[in-house]
Amino acid sequence: MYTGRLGKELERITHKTMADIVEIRLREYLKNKALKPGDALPKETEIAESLGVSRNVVREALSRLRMLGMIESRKRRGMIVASPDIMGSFERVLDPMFIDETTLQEIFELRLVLEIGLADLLFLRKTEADIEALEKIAKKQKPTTGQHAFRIKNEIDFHGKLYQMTGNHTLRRFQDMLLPVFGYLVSLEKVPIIGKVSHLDLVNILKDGTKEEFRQGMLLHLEHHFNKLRPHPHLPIKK
Amino acid sequence: MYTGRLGKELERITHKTMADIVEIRLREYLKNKALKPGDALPKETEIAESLGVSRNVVREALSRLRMLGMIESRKRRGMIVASPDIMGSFERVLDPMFIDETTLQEIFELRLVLEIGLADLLFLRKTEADIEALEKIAKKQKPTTGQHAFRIKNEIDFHGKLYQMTGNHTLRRFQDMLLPVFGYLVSLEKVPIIGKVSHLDLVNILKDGTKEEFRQGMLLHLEHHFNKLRPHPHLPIKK
DNA sequence: ACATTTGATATGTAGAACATATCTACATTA
DNA sequence: TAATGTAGATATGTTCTACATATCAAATGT
Repeated sequence: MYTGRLGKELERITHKTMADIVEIRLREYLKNKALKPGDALPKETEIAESLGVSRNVVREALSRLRMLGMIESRKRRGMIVASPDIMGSFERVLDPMFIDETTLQEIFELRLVLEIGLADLLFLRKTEADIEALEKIAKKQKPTTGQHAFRIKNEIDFHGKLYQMTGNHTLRRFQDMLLPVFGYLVSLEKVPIIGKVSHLDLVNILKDGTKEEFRQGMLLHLEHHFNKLRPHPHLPIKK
Repeated sequence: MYTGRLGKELERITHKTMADIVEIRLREYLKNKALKPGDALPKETEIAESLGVSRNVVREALSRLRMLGMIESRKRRGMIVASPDIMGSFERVLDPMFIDETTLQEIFELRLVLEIGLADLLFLRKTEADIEALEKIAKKQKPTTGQHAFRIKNEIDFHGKLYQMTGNHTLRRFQDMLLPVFGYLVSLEKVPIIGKVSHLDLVNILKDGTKEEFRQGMLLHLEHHFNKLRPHPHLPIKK
């Protein structure tokens, strides 16, 4: 049966380069030996010799791992295992915005999901000081302010503060990373849409409301975004 | 004021290597020229010459970008910009489990946040067929089954199916990536803890309940995990 | 005991050479 | 004429050698 798309049945034959293979082998090595941060690695020349490739190829592979922060190397001292910065590696590919449209949309949805799920952590870790700071940000925004750039910035400040208030640094950075995507999609809106629940409303709920109320409030705040979600978003794309 | 952590204030002095610099320059190049997937890049020798470094260094930098899927290169044809696989690059660093304890905990929280926020997408995109499949998975699990490994697998299957049902492929892969972390932390539990709301209960809510009910149900299902969250989790760690 | 010098060593960088795949163009054949 | 086969040209893939540079360790000098 011919489905009309050759792409899947006869997938592109990708020639694995030596550097690719060495990279994989090195990962296996780290894993199998259960090396922990601080442990030493063999010398470049030794690796090259035992794998039977040139030192150059080994260096290409090492360069990759080094970029991700999985290893560090100093002259004379050799190389050691390091603990990679999870989010750092993510930022590396999200920064340039050549992500395809479908993925952009999916990331946007991911952010909405996070925003709603935030409530529990928020109520667990909120402090007086944080709420006060949040209120300050919320009050800066006047509904009549027409300046688009300012609106965007304020929006980012407010929601960013929320993430920060969760006390989860990884989460905070994750959001930070997703911002450009969010900003990009929002910038497509010609007319700024204001939700039924304002930032100040959310602050008040945070003050003396419940988790459930907050979630409901956030849902209404983001209502116009949710309304735009399509039931079956990712059907085959026609060119 | 001394905050107790030296790490941030006096950051490690890192000697930027040539490959690092070239990598940065190449990223800038891609960004400034606003190159899109499919566009051609200069030849390795040209890059090397215009940057005034050896081809070797250029190749190390290119090797990194190639790993992330930002560029592709074929013999004779040269190099072209590609669209990187967002999640793919993430998996690369999450695979080996040398993530520090704090980050692990934060990722775990991130997963809980997602799990709660999932409801909206789920109710938007659920289908009869999916619910049926989900029910099948839920029924496989008998409360009396003591085999730990099976319990874990079933747990993964169920929650994985939920993510898949959102129709958001990126989200699905993200969860897939987080699984090892989740599995690791759950494996630390000596006695399997069963929530007040079972998988089957969740399926039933999905059938004829509301989003809010589902969220509440999921919250109860994961209750023991939420209960373990600490109010101020990320204070300076004592060694 | 302390400062200085002097190798030894592992990574960082450079340059040249060759291997390999593939595009282009041309020639061959049915 | 169209499909197939052959022959260069070219950009990436790989190897090798040599040297630069930082840094550890031991020897030396005061």
